[in-house]
Amino acid sequence: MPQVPRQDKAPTSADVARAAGVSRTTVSFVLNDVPGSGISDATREKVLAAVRELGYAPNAGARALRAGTGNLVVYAMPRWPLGPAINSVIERTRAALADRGLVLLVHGDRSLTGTDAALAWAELRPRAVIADTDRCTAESVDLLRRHGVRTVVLVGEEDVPFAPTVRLAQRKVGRVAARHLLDRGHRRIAAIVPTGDLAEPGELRYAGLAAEVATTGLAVARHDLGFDHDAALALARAWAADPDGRPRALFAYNDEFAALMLRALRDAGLSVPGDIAVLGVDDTPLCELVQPRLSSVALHTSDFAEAHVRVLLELLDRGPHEPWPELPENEPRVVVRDSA
Amino acid sequence: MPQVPRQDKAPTSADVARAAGVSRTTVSFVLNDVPGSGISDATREKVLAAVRELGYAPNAGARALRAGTGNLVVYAMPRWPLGPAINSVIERTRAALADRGLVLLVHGDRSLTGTDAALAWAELRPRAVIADTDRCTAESVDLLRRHGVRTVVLVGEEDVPFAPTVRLAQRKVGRVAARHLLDRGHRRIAAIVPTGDLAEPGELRYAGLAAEVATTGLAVARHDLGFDHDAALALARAWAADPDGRPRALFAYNDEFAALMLRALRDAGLSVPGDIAVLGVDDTPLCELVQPRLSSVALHTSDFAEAHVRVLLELLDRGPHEPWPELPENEPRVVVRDSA
DNA sequence: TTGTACGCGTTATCAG
DNA sequence: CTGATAACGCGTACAA
Repeated sequence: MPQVPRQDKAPTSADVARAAGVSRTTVSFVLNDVPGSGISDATREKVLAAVRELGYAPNAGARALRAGTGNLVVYAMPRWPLGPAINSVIERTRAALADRGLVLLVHGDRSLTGTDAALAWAELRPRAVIADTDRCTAESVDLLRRHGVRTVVLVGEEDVPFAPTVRLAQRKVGRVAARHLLDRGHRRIAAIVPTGDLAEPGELRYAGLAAEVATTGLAVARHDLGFDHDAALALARAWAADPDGRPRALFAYNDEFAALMLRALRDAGLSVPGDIAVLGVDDTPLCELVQPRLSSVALHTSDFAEAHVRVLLELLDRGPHEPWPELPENEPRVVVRDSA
Repeated sequence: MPQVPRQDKAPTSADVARAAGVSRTTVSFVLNDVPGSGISDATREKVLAAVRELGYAPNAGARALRAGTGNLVVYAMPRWPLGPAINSVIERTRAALADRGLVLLVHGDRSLTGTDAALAWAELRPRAVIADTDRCTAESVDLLRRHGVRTVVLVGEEDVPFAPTVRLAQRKVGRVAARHLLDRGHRRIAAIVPTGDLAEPGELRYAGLAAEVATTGLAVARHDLGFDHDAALALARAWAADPDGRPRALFAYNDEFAALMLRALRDAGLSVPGDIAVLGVDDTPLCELVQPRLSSVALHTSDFAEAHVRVLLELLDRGPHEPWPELPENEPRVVVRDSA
């Protein structure tokens, strides 16, 4: 146990000054490495020792109050699960920001939208905010700007005119999938659209697929499905019972749904890819583990995380009112294995 | 576009007062719903209108500075991935805290430990901190307390004497798995211990398994493995080539590793559970998707999240120096399917 | 209801 | 290097 006196109030820079036998000014100079101030190594060491002794941590709020802005960056949790990508995006962003002395805080509230969300983030007076486009209107962004947020980066399907957007286009995923299936000669194509949490991105991926398929004059059979083996099995059995109505290729929303369908199709006596081809999305490790191995549209989330961070850092350097450069967009590609 | 004048400084409560034609005191009374102050509905409405008009968001830092404590709760990202559990734990915690007007922020820095970590969290002067035991010493906790953090909840393997701990015991997972396999008559048991990020929890799960098995006088064959198909296949082939040395039951670190081994075993010509039983951990949807369907030790993370939140809320009401009650512990159970 | 005045912890300025 | 002073935005005690 540390031998410091028990006190119920946090130590202040004044406490540090007293303990070190110097002035508060000196403490501030040492802690902020102020260049022009001739602080001897001896006093500097005394101050740092006192800091350690007291367990002093500068009050971020007071500091931000004084400086007009702090070193917080708010990362608003995307409303729909980005899948495995999210962890690596957050971690890389955090590391990059830490290099600049900025602290990344993930703001978990997914229920807030528009100005409500912006107000919640603005309370923290962050230096930058990263959020998804569909929770931010022009008004939200303006609100943030007025609260001193210098950088706003949005992530989402659409490029919006009022803030830089890193595009993670879901429709494009559907289009790429469609192109792949069409190029392989498939003409009877079906799609799984998940219900529940994933409904929104499911809608987008489906829309992209359907749009691309439509350019050839064909249509897509749409099947809304929860993540449920029985429902999947019912669908597979219906296909097994009706060879003429059965699709020859299936775009599952992601690898998990694809694996679910793989299982159901096999249980219904259909073979993959013989009777029906199956295509997943995300290129997760799961692809290699199922039988047959699953072809999948890779989002290249690693590249995406990289781009994300690069953009953020570049934007941090620009002023809040300068125009922003062209931003990168995801480039989904199909990783071909056995199933499609 | 909002018609408010463009200004580069955030609106303050004084601005709101001016816009509403009232005093700053009144604004504060309205915004904080101060009971004793007789504010007419008319003025209240005027104030709220001005708030909306200006897009006013109270400065959390200043507020906390004045009040001595804010409404932030820091959730320090666990150092090892908790798997799918983490999202639900965070979301439930956030919702429960939001009901009390507290804001949950996930502090993503996994690299900090001990007092360094505590200092980083303390800068925000949060009301409560949730962190993992292995990053917190008695000194860290003391540090937080001295910085006005009223509640510290730890999550981890061990119960520690200096703070309430919600136990998510990994060794216990291994023990339960061992008991299951032993009860089924297995005597030649092997275990996969993952390398990389998951090495630490892997070590713990293995330790629990080995300890339980040791009580019967038997030993466990340990195999360190990355998540890599080739390595898994090599292991499976070695077992296929040596029937006498082959284990009859395999404890894989989690469902993903179990699925990986399932795949490798099949590729090596071994049957599951005929030649070798396989047991995963986490009871993920994956279990139903692989062939044969995977038996798995369920952590009951949903119950765990519930308990986690309940504990946190109860502790928030207690004073920082009161003793804490007995805390719940995870109760892993085996969900038996086809593989073991 | 209003205005005034203070202090929370920090940094900055400026004359010793 | 010190010491005094001011300001950031907010909440509140107090007297009107």
